[in-house]
Amino acid sequence: MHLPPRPLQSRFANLSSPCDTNFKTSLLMNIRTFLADRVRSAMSDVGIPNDYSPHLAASKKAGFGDYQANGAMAAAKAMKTNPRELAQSIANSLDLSGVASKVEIAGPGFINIHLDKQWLSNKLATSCESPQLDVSQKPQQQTVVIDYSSPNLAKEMHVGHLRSTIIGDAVARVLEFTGDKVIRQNHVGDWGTQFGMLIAELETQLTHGEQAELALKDLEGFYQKAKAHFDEDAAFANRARDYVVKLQSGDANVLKLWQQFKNVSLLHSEEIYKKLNVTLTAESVYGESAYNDDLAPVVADLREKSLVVEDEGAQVAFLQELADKNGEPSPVIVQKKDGGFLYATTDLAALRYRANSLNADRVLYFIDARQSLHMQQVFTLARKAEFVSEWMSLEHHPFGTMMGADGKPFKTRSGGTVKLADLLEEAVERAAVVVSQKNPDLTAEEMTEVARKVGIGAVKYADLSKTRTNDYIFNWDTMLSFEGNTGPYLQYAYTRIKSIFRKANLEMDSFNAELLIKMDQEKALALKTLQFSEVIEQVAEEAFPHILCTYLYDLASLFMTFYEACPILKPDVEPDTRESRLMLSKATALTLQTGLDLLGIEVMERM
RNA sequence: GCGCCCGUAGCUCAGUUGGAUAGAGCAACGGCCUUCUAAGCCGUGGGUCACAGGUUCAAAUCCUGUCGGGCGCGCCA
Repeated sequence: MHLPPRPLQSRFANLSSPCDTNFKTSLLMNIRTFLADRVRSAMSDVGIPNDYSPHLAASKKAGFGDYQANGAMAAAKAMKTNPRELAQSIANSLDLSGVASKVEIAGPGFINIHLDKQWLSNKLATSCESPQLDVSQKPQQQTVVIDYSSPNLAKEMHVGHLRSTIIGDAVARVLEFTGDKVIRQNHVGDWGTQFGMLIAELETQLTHGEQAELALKDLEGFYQKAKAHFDEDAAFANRARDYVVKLQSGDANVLKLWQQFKNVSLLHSEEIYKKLNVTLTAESVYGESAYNDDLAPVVADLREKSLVVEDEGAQVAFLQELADKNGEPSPVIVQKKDGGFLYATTDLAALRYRANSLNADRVLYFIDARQSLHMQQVFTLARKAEFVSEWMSLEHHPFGTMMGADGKPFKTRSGGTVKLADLLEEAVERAAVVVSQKNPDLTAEEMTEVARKVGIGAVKYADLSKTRTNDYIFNWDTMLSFEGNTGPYLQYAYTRIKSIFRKANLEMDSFNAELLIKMDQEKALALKTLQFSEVIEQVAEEAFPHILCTYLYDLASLFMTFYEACPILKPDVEPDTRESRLMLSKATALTLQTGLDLLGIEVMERM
């Protein structure tokens, strides 16, 4: 991932036209942005108003060049001129000397741009010099709060937490990579009535000489026991209810037990995060209980602003903004008639904290799609109450449910909830079986590491590679099949490149050579590699990691194609060509590694 | 009843926010290993983009309706 500094003779020195400013700036920004810039300026030369977009896109088919500008047609319609002629005049004033080898008009007015191979070589060389590849840092850093994972501490983490945890984590990594200040907020469920029951159970077991860590070793079992006691033992139930009250009033003993419970439960989560290679830590934890003191003030504030009224004894906000067709406003209860608060209240308090104390420019929520209405209500109310500034971006990034092969929510064979710990363990075991079949030569030590990285990577990649808004079907065989768009395929592509360097007795990280792109397969691979930054920008903006997955899969596929068509270490390959192809392989490996790292997936030297 | 999401190849999924002949991977079939890892590559077949209208140079994508599926909708989170 990190590229060590090396003595570098500037590549600009070799250029035929080193003074060309067009050329120099073109090396510093991503291709799409640069071309869009140029086309925009050409459009402006021809008298097209600036609010018309050049509509620049990577071309789908080889025959249509590398990029295409589609903006001429929309502009021509507005200007009532012939689109093909307009496209032609834009192309005429388009200055892409040294960048494009050909610009042509096609169809009703597409401007197809063919990039120059030499320019691509130079651009890729520049890109490889930075550990960021050619992903530019944002002009102004934003503070982004990301709310994800957020398990309930009363129970063990289960599959329901998987999607939020890994999708949120990937986006956190991507935003950090682009230069944003990312604040991870693990909004854990550490409050509520069930804690009275759990504390009562914990106390019972402690008085019987049990250690807290031991008693809570099986968190799920512990919960079941507490629940059973609560249902069957009236005295226990009363004690549990009493503890809820004591907890809320800040009773020192009960608080201590509560804290003990929390600590052990958090250790469970942290263990999962570590196994999952997720960047959440103890510092990310900021649970529901953190907002307890602000709940009453939130409600008081809303009342003062006349945003809530009393209705059937509860404090309710009626949001006209979310009214249905009949004009019925959407109700949000922020305080129950018994005085208790609800999760809407907590979310409002959290939003206020994130705006005022964390100074967030953006707040991203990775929460189940079923909570869309709730999120909308909270956002609307927070804005009306001016808990957040007008320009602060509040974004709910929903995701669908994880389904079993039968299309129903993913459960164990007996119909129970699947524990995340069990799922991950099974993933590693299954990976070990497949890997040992494919490569029996690995040492036991290597085998353990590879199985772990492949198994975990497969689970994460399978999830990350699907559009998150849809439900997704969990399938062991597909994700571990090692074929097609899977994590293992990408990891394999990486190890394949490492293997080339091993064979050549070269250190990849310090390897450096001139790029000479000649073959179509080389060009396609170089171009794809350079599009990394465009993809990262899009993921940072839209929070869809599957876009990065699709890109990495395309990249790996193009590498495989290149690898078949362009021999590297074979004896009859010219030294210049060999070096160049090694360099191209290196660029691919760095991009794969960086991209996978942004997804939270590890690579290995061999597999 | 109201609201949100979804419907693309036999299966699992993409489709750059309105662009060119709708793409991958599985599965099926046919090729490629004494040659850098065959966990791979190359090729073939497979489609009324749920349906019907509308908007325009251009619609899987936008608007309306219909059918079908999922999920939500004041005192859980």
